[in-house]
Amino acid sequence: MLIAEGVAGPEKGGGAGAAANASAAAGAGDSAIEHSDYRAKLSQIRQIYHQELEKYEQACNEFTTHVMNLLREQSRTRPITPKEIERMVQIIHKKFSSIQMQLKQSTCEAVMILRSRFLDARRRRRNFSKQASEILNEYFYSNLSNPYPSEEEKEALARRCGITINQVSNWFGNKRIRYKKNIGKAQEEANLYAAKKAAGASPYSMSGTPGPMMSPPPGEDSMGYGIPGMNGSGYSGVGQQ
DNA sequence: GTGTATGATTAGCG
DNA sequence: CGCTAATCATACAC
Repeated sequence: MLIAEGVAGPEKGGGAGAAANASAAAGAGDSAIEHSDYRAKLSQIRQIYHQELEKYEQACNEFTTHVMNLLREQSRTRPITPKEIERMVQIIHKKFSSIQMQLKQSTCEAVMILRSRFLDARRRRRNFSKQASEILNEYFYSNLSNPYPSEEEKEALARRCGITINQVSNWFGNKRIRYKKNIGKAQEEANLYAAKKAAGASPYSMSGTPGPMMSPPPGEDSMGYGIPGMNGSGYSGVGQQ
């Protein structure tokens, strides 16, 4: 209930955030999020939060006793009712709890920023593996006339590349745009892949193996291979759906 | 540090 | 809903 109550409100992602924070506050290992880096940072935040909290509590207690002592001393010169003392203590506690509230809030903010940073995949962009790029490019340039893989094909590509279907879609979206934007340059690539395809079928077939035997790119490029700007390319599944 | 490549997100279109 | 185009934010190369 520490952070959670502060977090529960302004979470844009839904309940997941509150849950993550709750589990973080409780110190339980959360299973939903698998980024160890994320967890490390989260626990760091939690640790700092608890440290600060403790510090404040300690300071509060110290301050309270200090004030009490002062009042006690004053009570020799003038009468001080217990009620007055209690009131003082209340005020102090109130002040400190409001400070703690602020701490809570800033911690919550930090957690949310952390979350958004890690949730926003843009910030964790990793290039696909060489093989994945090869596979995708091979498909793209083999189907230049219709570079729109069906769902089934996307799934197959995703499986082969070890990425998600969404990533495949993103990749093709980006590729199509960027190919169109710069056909001249992309033609080199097209040539290259056309040559590759012509040379050795598809040498990309392993799925999980970290192939150290990746054959190096062919030193000799194909002689003037006609650009398949519009080849009919017989290979396309053209899925049903 | 700067520039380019690239994966992901977003607005807008049909 | 999937696509395009623009844009963001990072990875990578120099």
